[in-house]
Amino acid sequence: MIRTRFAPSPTGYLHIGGVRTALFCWLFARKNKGQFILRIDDTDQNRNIEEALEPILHGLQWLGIDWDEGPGVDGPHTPYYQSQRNDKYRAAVDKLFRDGFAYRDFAKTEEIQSERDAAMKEKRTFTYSRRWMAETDDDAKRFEAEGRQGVVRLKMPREGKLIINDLIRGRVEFDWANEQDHVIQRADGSFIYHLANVVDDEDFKISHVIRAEEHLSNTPRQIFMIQSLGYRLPEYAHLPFVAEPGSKTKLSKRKLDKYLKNKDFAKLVQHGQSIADRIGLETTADGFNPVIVDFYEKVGYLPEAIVNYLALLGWALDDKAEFFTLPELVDVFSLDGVTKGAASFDPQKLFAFEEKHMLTKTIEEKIGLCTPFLEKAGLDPRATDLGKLISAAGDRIKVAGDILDFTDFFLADDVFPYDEAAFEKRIENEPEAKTLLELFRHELSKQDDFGPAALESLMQRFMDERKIKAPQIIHALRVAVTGKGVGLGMFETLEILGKDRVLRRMDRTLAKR
RNA sequence: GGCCCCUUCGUCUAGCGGUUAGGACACGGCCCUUUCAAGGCCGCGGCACGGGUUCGAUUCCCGUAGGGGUCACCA
Repeated sequence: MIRTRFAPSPTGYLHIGGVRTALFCWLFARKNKGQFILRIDDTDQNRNIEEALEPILHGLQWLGIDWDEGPGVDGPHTPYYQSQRNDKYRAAVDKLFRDGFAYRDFAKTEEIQSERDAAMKEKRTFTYSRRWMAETDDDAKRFEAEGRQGVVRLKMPREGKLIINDLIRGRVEFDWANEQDHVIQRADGSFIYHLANVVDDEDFKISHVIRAEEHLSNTPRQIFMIQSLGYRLPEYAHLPFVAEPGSKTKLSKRKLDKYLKNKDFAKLVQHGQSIADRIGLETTADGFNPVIVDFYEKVGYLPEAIVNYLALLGWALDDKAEFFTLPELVDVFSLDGVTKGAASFDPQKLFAFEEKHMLTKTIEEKIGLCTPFLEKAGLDPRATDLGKLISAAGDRIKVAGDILDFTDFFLADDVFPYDEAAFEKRIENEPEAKTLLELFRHELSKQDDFGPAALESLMQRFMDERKIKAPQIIHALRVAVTGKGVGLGMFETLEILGKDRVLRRMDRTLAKR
């Protein structure tokens, strides 16, 4: 049975790179009819775990990544919180200690650090001298009498090689002598992640450890523990990490300021910001950052677009296929397709996937997606025919929040601001514009059928009679009824507004100046 | 600095000894067109470098360079 796991820390946010890792773990499990487990790595945190966990669980759910065991669903290996598994870790440390694979150490942090500094200065690998290692209880007492505090360290081998056959990286070789006597239990008795990780993976019967590349150099010490404890070795697959836009440095949520200097990234944020502003969303909080998944949900991205984009960041099926839904990915996913190099986060490509996925949505689906945004913006979705509006907006709605670009139609009093540049260009500086508008207004006032087709033939007749071309009247008309130079299709716009409002708006425009 | 990893268009990638080095996003142009989108067509643009191995290297090996990760009583 293939079992993979994703092990987030309750930090309060779901990092886009973390999601990618979770997605690959999940896809691998689902593809192979295995199980996906969610474990909470909270060995170091102790406050507000539930609160800090909520956005993470929610984000995964939003994306369609479900788990067979873990918070909310529980399972046969409960608890799934590391903070509740101390008895297991204690037993493991005892065993390591008993079998001579760990020792009590009484070095002070500064002492270790100065040995480390010396090694670096001499350009050689740091190896702890074990000067404060307590080999006997007497040693321990003596150190304690000096006021020292003890930790438990791994007694790593000092010779030989370790060979890891990584599913993605292939054969990776480490010299044991370069590995360090890492702490596994702190002076206060609490346990370090690596120990907990190894114990839990064994306990949860994890068959494949799929994680980001930064853990590759942690692997030897973990394998040492696995071997020392007599556990069976899982398969390893170290994924390349998600990098900053235009760089190979690991993407970090703390470097928002830096990423904002990237034009495309800034555009992504600004677009989101404009939507956030209109729905009164607080954007100073940690979550409003494209590095964090919340961002996309808040402004109305489709989860399937995020998933599709992320799946292709460091994985490919072949030289053609790019568009995938989650079930399709489950069908074709394989670790063989994972690339080795870090993949830069590209806001433009993400947005392209969003567009493509939005294109597949029906009007009904889009109504469902857009309605919450209207409500959050304080607009009444029933104030107009939303289906017609969305249909007219067509593919201009890239994310659900974009519906707010077209909500001028909801303004009841027909008093809208004019885009002055458009007004000048299309009306003021067009000698015939006002006359034509006047004449066309007259035609419209006699028109009862305000359907797009009827309006179009009316317009056609109007143009034929006066021997004018569409641009001569349509641009002016658009500015006259919307105040803007760009917008939806003209006839759809007229239909949605309805006769009364169209005439009123034209009157207002004709009276301007 | 030690150890480890990585390196094909600007970006994501296909390639697994012989290809006009393919696709996608972006970019540029053209077409369509009532604006804006969308769509269609065309174009621009790449194997980091140096040695081998081989009849033949983007592909295999070794160096070099560059990039990155990691060296916590964080996870």
